Amino acid sequence: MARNAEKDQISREKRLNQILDCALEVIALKGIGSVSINDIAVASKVSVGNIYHYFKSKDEIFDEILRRGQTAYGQFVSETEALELPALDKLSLICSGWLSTRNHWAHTLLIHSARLSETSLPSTRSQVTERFTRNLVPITNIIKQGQKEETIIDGDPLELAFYFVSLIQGLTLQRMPGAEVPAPIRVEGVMHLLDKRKRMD
Amino acid sequence: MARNAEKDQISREKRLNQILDCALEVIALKGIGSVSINDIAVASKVSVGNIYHYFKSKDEIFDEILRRGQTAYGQFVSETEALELPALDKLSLICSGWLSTRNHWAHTLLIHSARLSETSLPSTRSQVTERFTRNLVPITNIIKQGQKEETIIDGDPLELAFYFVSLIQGLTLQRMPGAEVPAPIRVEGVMHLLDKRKRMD
Amino acid sequence: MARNAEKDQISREKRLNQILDCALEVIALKGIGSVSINDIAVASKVSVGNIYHYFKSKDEIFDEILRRGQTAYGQFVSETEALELPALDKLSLICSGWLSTRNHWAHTLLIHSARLSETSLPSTRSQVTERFTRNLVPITNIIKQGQKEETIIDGDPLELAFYFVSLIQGLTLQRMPGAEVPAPIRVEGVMHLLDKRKRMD
Amino acid sequence: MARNAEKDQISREKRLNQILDCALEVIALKGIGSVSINDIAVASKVSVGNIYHYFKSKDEIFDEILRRGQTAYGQFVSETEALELPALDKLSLICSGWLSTRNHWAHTLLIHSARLSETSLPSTRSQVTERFTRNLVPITNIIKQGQKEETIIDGDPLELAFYFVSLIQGLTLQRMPGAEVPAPIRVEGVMHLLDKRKRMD
DNA sequence: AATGAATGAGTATTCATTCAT
DNA sequence: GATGAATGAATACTCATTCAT
Repeated sequence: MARNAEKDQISREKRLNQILDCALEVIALKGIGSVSINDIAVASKVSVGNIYHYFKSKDEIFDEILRRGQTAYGQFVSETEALELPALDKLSLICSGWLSTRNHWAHTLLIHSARLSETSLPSTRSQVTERFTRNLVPITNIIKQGQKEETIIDGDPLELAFYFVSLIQGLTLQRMPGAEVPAPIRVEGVMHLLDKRKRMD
Repeated sequence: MARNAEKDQISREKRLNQILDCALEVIALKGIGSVSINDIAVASKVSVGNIYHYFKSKDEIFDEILRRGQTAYGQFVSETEALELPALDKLSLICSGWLSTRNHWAHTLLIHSARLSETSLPSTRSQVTERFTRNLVPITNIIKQGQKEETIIDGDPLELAFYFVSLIQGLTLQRMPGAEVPAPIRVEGVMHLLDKRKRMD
Repeated sequence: MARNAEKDQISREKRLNQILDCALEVIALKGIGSVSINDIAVASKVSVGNIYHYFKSKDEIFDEILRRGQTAYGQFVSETEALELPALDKLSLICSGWLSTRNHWAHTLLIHSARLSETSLPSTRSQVTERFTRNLVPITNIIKQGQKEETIIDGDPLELAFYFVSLIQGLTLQRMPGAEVPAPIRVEGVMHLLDKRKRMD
Repeated sequence: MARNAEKDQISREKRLNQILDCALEVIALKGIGSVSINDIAVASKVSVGNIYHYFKSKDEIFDEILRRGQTAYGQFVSETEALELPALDKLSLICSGWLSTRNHWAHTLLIHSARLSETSLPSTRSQVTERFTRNLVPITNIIKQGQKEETIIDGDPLELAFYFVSLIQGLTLQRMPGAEVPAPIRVEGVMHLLDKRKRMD
């Protein structure tokens, strides 16, 4: 063994991140449908062949980006739920966090593409949907809290959570570069839709 | 001259519709990314070569589907605006019309794909966005009406219209076949978010 | 219909033969392992893309060559069995027919490759073996006839037929270009092995 | 100097054998066409890079396997020739030795592949054929002996030897896994073809 | 010597578009 | 207009070989 196993592991991890980060960047730039392995190779400065050292296929790259994205988002949402804050503030944090983060629409696209494409394995699709559903739970809980605090409008909390997330995703898709719809997207505006108190003015 | 120009024109129009309708059908079935000209040819029972008598390119087909879809939707929204009804009822009509119509998510996908893909001409993209923006106007007007009637929550009407449409589109994307998120989508639920009176219960 | 369906069918058949014949030629020249679709395209003067108009995959081409080869051989063997001749003469005909026909070793290679390669579908493999086995029957019958005529040595006729064919195939493989083993291959020599009368000299 | 050159040499020899043995194993398992350097590396537990310390190229590995196989077979045949036995018994030994040894069909395949493939150097091909021809000599001698003993049928001894080996190789190829032709392969059956006495029954 | 990451040329296959009939 | 054969560029993936450590 002339090599250092630990160092190898670290450099492997680095390369993985390098490829995934650059791939996401390229997807964000060119759209998922027209990203080729070559694009990813060029962007990440890793040779085409070497990419296949780290990933079995292009789809595996997409899957992994998705998995990481959804997992990170899930963690963020869970942590936010656990904060000692009014429900509306928690949702505001989530909303602004999502809308302000660059590349979130690339993730959103990936989610929808993965669910859609005939080619992606059924296992991929069901995993994406499962993670999506799981990530709905903390938001549902926050909405329950808000309803107790009488700051969030009535209704099935799961349904409201679903609408909340769908709205944010819908807005995210509108933010695609080159699609400048001349209408504002503001966190307070979105929160307003759920805010019970505002209605009594 | 056994042929007459008018008849030719009619038959041409029929063929166009035949191709476009079937193309949309196939997109709805297979997803936009994996629809080939051959798929469209088979589905519409028009030979591959003949399709190019009616359309310059595959992209032109997509553009035309989009144009027709957005135009039809714009007309529907305008007509709904003109009805003698409370604002909330108008929005309900629009919402249920959209959510109940099969293939609307194929349209939604097309809109987002068109805006996105590098390959699609800038002209296509700007036209799509322009039509989208124009179709926002009647909804904005309905919301203004609702605010006067004190049935719709306060806020910039254009912004609210934008949220309304984005939410509906976001929900539409969730309805993709094979993406069964276990949460309900109900017209009244959506309307609830805009309903001012509900807040005072 | 501006086209002539019958003519289309004929030209299709021509192209199929053209591709298959040239493919066999190239296999005979370069060996099955190193024949690319491009080689076949160049040899048959059909564009790469167009080859896929006629065949689903490279393997399908190989399968079809094999099928035709084995079928033709089977017919030849059956017809030979039906002749009004002494058994030894029939076997001589078969032996010389096989050994004198150019490209037979390419077929032999294909048979063995098909049986072997991991990639070829199990169905392919079993079909090849099944046709091989079926083609053994007429030879077995001829050997039975010869044993009745007391011109062919004793023993299980099927086993002898199997040896006869294996020997011919083995010799065929030795005839590969560039493998000039300095030993003769003669029909009478092969027949000698089965000839009962010769032993009593 | 803790290391000693002799020990190194032994270890080098061991590694060589390790690689060659495992490579043959893999060829026998996967077929020659689909064996990659990586397969060999995994099977022999030697890293890809390290294999290139021992062999200049993949082809050199194949060449060496062949050389060793043919040399070992040549030795076996020579030793058998030298035994004090009737000719028929000697041939029986050779026949059963070949047919009973696992992996012999992998060798046979290698022989034919080497002779065949355009890629293999002409030098390789001529060496293979030369060794093949040389190995024919002892068998030719045994046949001469048998003809003197009046137990083997008449005919050019070299020609008969060639047929004998070709038959055995042909039968070997039929024994490929997954090619179960429902016909027996028996040493006595094969010997029967050469046995002069049997004919007089 | 030993490792496995890196490279890049090569391969089968797809598909929008054109063309001859 | 209508057909489907023909084209060739593009793409994902493989693999023998080299290189840095």
